[in-house]
Amino acid sequence: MTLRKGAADIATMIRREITKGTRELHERLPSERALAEHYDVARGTIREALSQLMRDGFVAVRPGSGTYVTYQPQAPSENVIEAANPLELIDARFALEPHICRLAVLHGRRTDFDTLESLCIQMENCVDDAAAFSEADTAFHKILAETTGNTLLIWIINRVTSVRSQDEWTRMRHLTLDQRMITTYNAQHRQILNAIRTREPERAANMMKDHLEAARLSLTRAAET
Amino acid sequence: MTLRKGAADIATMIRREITKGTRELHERLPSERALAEHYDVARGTIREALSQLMRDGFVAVRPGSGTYVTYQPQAPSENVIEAANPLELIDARFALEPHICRLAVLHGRRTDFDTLESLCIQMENCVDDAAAFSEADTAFHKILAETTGNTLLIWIINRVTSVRSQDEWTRMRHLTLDQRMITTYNAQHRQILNAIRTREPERAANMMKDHLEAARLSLTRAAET
DNA sequence: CATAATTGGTATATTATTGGATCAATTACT
DNA sequence: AGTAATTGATCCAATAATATACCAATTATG
Repeated sequence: MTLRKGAADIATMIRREITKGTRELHERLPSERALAEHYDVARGTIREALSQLMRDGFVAVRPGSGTYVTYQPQAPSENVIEAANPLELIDARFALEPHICRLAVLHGRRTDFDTLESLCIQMENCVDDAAAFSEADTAFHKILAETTGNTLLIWIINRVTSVRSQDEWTRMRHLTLDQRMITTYNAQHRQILNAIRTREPERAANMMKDHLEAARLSLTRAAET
Repeated sequence: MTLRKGAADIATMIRREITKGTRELHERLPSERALAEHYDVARGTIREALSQLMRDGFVAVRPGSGTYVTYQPQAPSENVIEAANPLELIDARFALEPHICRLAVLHGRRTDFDTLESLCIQMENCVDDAAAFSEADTAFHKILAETTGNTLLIWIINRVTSVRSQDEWTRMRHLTLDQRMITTYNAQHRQILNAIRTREPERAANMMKDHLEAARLSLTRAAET
C-alpha cells in the first residue's frame, strides 16, 4: 500500500488535467513551489513529474518564467480541415461548388442574386487591391452556397473557405493575384451569376468548373516557383 | 507562495472569454490600461498577453483605436450534420460523390478496387437482408471516398453517411428496400465500379448520379406514403 | 475644421518570482 | 538490511512583472 505520492502519480494527475481539458494549450501551470504545496509533496517530486511530462511533450519548462502546456487533445473535426493541404481543399471545392451552382439555380431568389451582383461590383472595384478582392471573393462563394438553402452545404463551404484566410495558401495566392488574374476571376464570377440568373444549371456548373480550374492552375503555378 | 499573474494567465483568461462567447466577434476589448486595472496587473503584462492572443489569431490590435476580437468559436459540427434533413443530405451526396468517382479513377489502386469488388459480392449476397445490405452499402461509399486519398473528402463523407444509420431515414429507407430495389442498387454499384476500373471518370460520375437519383426517388416515394 | 482626449507603441531601471542545482536527512519498498 | 525515492532546505541565474515616462496614431469633441 503506497502511502506516499510519487512523481509518477503527480505526473498522471497533471496529465489527466491536460487531456481532460482542465489545463488548456498555452496555459501556465502554477509554480513548482505552488504545485508542491497543492499536491502536498516536495518540490523535487514536482520537478521529477514535470520532467516526465516534458519528455512526453505535454509541457515545456521555461526557466525564470514557468511551465506551459504544449499539448492539445485534438478536436477531431477542426484538425481535418485545418490540416488539409491546398490541393485537397480545391478538390473538395471541385466536388461541391458546381453542384451548389445547380442548386442555386433551383432555389435562388432575386434578393440572393442582388447580393451576388453587389459583390461582383465590389470585386470589380478591387482590381488593384488583392486583399480586398480576396475578402469579397470569399463572401461571393459563401453567399452562393447560402442561396441553396441547404444548411449542410453551407456549413461545409464555410469551413472549407474559411481556412484560406489564415493559411500559407493566402501568401501563395497573393503572389499570383495580379490585376490580370483578378480581371479573369471577375469575368468568371459574372458568367456564373448570369448562368444562374437565366436558370441554366449545367452552364452555371461548367462556369464554376472553369473558375476553379483557373484557381487550381494559378495555385500549382505558384507552388512550382 | 503567492501565485503571480503572468501574461500567459491573462491570455488564458481573455481567450476563455472569447471561446466561451462572452467576447463576441468584432467586439472591442477595453483599453490596455483598463484591462491592466481590471486584472490588477501592469500594462506591460496586458500587452504581452494581447501579443500572444494576436499570434494565435484571437484578436487584432489597431493603434490608436483599440483591440478587437477576430476569432469566432466554431458552431459545433455535429449538430449541423445531425440536424440536416434527408433531402439536404442527399443533395450533399449529389455534390460530393460523382466527383469522388472522378477522383477515384485518378487515384484508385488495384487493392482499393479489390475491396470494393468484395463489398459488391457481399451486397449481392444480401438481396433478402435489408439491414446487412445497408451496412455493406455504407461501407462501399465509404471505401470509395477513401480511394481518393483526400482526407478532407473522406472526413466529410464519413460524417454524412454515418448519419443515415441513426436516422428516421433508415426507417423510411427500409420500407422501400425490397429485393427489387436492392437488385437495382447492386447493378448500379457494379456499373460504378466497372467505370472506375476502366478509368472512365465521366461515366463513373454519371453512374453515381443515376444511383443517387434512384435513392432520392425511393426516398421521396416513401415520404409521400 | 481644429483641438483635446484616448488609444496603442516604445523604452528603461527596478524588483519579485521562477526554475536550476545541490545536499544531507528521512521515508518507503524489496 | 539495503536500495531507491522523497523530503526540505539553501543559493543561484534567468526571466518576467512593475512603474514611469513619453511618442504617435486615432477618435471624439466643440
